[in-house]
Amino acid sequence: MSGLDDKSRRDLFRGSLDVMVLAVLADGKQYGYSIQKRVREASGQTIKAGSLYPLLHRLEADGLVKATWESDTGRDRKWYELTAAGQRRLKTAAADWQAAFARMQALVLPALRQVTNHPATS
Amino acid sequence: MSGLDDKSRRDLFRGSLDVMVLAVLADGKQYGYSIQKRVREASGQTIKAGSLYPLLHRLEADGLVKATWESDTGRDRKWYELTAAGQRRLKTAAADWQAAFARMQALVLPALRQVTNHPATS
DNA sequence: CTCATATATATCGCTTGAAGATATATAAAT
DNA sequence: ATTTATATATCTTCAAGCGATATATATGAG
Repeated sequence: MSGLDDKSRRDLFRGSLDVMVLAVLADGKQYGYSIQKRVREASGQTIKAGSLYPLLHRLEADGLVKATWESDTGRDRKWYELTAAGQRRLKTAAADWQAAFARMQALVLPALRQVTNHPATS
Repeated sequence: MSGLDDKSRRDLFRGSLDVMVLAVLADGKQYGYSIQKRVREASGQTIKAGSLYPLLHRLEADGLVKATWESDTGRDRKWYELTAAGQRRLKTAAADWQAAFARMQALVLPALRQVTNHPATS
């Protein structure tokens, strides 16, 4: 019944995290917690806080996002937005991400047809 | 110029390894070294021997593959083939793998369109 | 009014595991 | 004869994810 094991699922997710976070920021400012929620809703996987904030700090250090403390309600939040470099990176990274998947898919899909058409006798 | 960073690429690959190895075995017996080559050719990524053999042993321990020592040429090789359980696993794991990607893609693609249509001014 | 839960950000350190290094051995090529 | 490719396997180091933890405000229930 179990399909993909948890470890594989997490690795797959982890390898897509940068791209997904950049993608979430593509339509405007977001703060950490909201990014976490949006990624969880979209992917079904949770970025743990212990991974999210270091990741965000890394993107900031790399100049891909810019952060500012602001409060829209009474509450202070750290808002992140894409820099021009971040937008460029999103384009190239997303394209690479797609391409990497496409190559692997070209290996997996025919094999899947194979076992589907020739089921095990026992 | 750099798209997806190496770490993400490796994580992505690692999370797809089980599925790819099962996929390679879908059209018949293969031995470790040939599996390694086929995955490399298909994906452009190399499974290191230090990862491949432990992985193969794990699949064997899980009853997904069956291994036998045989020599077709003068040389002894350990041949792996899918068990019925392995074929079933390939089906569910490949489906899950696909689905996981589709979900993430649904987040990434619209964002990509977003930045492509509204390029940075600077 | 209090307690639990959700929101919100951040860091530290344990544990896990990928893969580099290494070992061993045969076939092929130069 | 020496190097390179083939072939399998293990050990151990090193990095890093994320569980645990800390801190603080907002909200909803009882």
